[in-house]
Amino acid sequence: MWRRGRERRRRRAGGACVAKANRTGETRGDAAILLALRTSHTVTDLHAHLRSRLLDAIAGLGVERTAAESCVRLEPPKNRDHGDVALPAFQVAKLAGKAPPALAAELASRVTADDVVESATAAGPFVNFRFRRTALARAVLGAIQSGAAPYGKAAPNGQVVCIDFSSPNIAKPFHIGHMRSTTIGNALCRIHRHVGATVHGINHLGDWGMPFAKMMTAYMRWGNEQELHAQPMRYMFELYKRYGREVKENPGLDAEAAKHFQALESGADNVERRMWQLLRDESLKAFQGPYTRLGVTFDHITGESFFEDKMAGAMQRVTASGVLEQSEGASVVWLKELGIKEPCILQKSDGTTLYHTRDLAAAFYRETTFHPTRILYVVGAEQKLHFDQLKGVLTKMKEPIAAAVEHVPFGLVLSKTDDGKWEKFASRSGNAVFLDEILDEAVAKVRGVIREKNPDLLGADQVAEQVGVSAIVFNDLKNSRIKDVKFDWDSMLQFEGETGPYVQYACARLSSILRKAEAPVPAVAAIDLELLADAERVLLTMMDFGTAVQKAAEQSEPSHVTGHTIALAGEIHSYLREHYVVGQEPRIRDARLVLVDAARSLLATGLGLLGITAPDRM
RNA sequence: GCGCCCGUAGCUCAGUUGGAUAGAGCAUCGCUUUUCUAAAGCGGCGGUCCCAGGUUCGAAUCCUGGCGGGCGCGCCA
Repeated sequence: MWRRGRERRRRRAGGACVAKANRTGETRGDAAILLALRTSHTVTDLHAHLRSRLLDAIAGLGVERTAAESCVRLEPPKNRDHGDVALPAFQVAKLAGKAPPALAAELASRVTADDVVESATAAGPFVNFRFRRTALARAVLGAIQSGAAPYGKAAPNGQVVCIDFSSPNIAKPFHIGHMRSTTIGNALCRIHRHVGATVHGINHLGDWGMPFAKMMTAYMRWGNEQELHAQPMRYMFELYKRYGREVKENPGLDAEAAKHFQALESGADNVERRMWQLLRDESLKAFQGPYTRLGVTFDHITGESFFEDKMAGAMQRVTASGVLEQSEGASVVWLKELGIKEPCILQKSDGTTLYHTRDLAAAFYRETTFHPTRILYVVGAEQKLHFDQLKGVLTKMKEPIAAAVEHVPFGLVLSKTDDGKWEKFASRSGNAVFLDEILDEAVAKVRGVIREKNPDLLGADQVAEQVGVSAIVFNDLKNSRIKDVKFDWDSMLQFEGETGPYVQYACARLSSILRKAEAPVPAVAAIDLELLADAERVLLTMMDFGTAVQKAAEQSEPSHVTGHTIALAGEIHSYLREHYVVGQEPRIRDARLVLVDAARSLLATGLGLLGITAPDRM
């Protein structure tokens, strides 16, 4: 990482490759849905109910029910005016041996209105359905108000998910480049917990290996403890940069570092060991700052050093499996039969271990300790080969845990050059932008906006912190993670449109209404649901929440959740424009209070899944 | 050279395992504040979905071949 002036830090970076739905997650089985439906008195899952009705109708046409199951895919119509959900009838028509439009018409007539379904209309080869507005409101608002899944946390789903994220290199500044793994991993932890998984959030700290040895070497040559304690992060960054400069003049430094690493790996209680402890402690303390601000917590902080004494066992296991070979003095595993040309090196010719070895040991450890169904590695896309190799070695060893290993790649953070092109961030002249500085800048800007728009706000500094940090985090989670993040101060500090502050603002407005209503939020059962017929767009958007979260969990893609919060905030903003709450006659006010409260609650839940808090005022 | 990824409006991006007229935000041009926060809402403008073939009743989506950009490729992580 120090060579060629390029910064390569452990487990971060990115590239541009996609892991597009390359894994299948757990989806609720139809049987489970139908069971839930039968055992409850009020219909809370409108889609499941409709699906069941449709399958009955199709069976009535003489089509094999099991065959029909996979063909009944309800989807939102392109144009909302068509209906709430639609069934493209092409596949069912093929099964029934009829022309799609004819079949659509037949299905539309067979799915008669009931408590839930208001109408079924054929439109060419599509059947458009409309739910009764009261059923829609009752199902959605009732579930949100009672905290039922998917709006609230789901019952245990049997999955155990290890999420390896953040994993910064000790002895280096926590800068913008470390943010992506941290925010994405944090969101995935929260999302998986929400859908019922047992989650182990793991910080696989880079506290071992050559990069660390280089820092140690720099510190032993030029460091002093006072300065280290005074400003650990910055001071270590200075040492890091100095090593980078001096190694160009004196290439022998690398050999010195290698020697120190061997001494450290020997396990003896020596000066290297004490140095390691000191630098590790200081770094961890320093990392806590950004972690606290970002709302990040870990269940386990087991860095590479944690696996130091598990390396020999891992190597034995590989050897015993018979896949290990010698090549140019090193111990490697060839993976050509798995389509990977590059061998995976597990032990260098000097006997020391590598990144792969430690990840292998970690996989074994996690297997026996946690029994995970999935192990997610939230690491930049540029390390795809590494994880392909890791999974490859486990596969070749016929280890069942191989199936659980999933790389969750993400794109680079890019900065704009003077001539307007985008390039890899912070690679020039060792100039890193510290994450804290970015957060501070955003918070300061927010503070200014508050001064201007809401000068009397109490606790403005705390709110500014919440809103400023959300702008940065939200921006990071807004798009598909594989996309590069264009780091641009102007757009980063923009709080209008699809941003964190926009969603928070919707929450604040809703909270404000609840405060000023001078009436408590009634129970769903106590209001006249007919009065919410004008809120159908809001309600239909709310109903999409479960799908969004489920997809986010399955595809390791927090942006599905981010997108839903934007959509819901937009709908509620529009609704509020024309529908007042305060000052309305009690029956209308009460009905709208339930809606407003549910919207606020669901927005806060969505933001919470992203690690973002929602202030009541801003 | 080989492998992987990306390419949709001026910019940044959505587009659900192939489905109806390809959607948002920013920018730009208008409009909206005598009631709950204008960090908002409503409307206008803006498209060769990189190109060419193929599969299909139907392709931005799947396949093949190009073009452009990014990332990676034995003892770093």
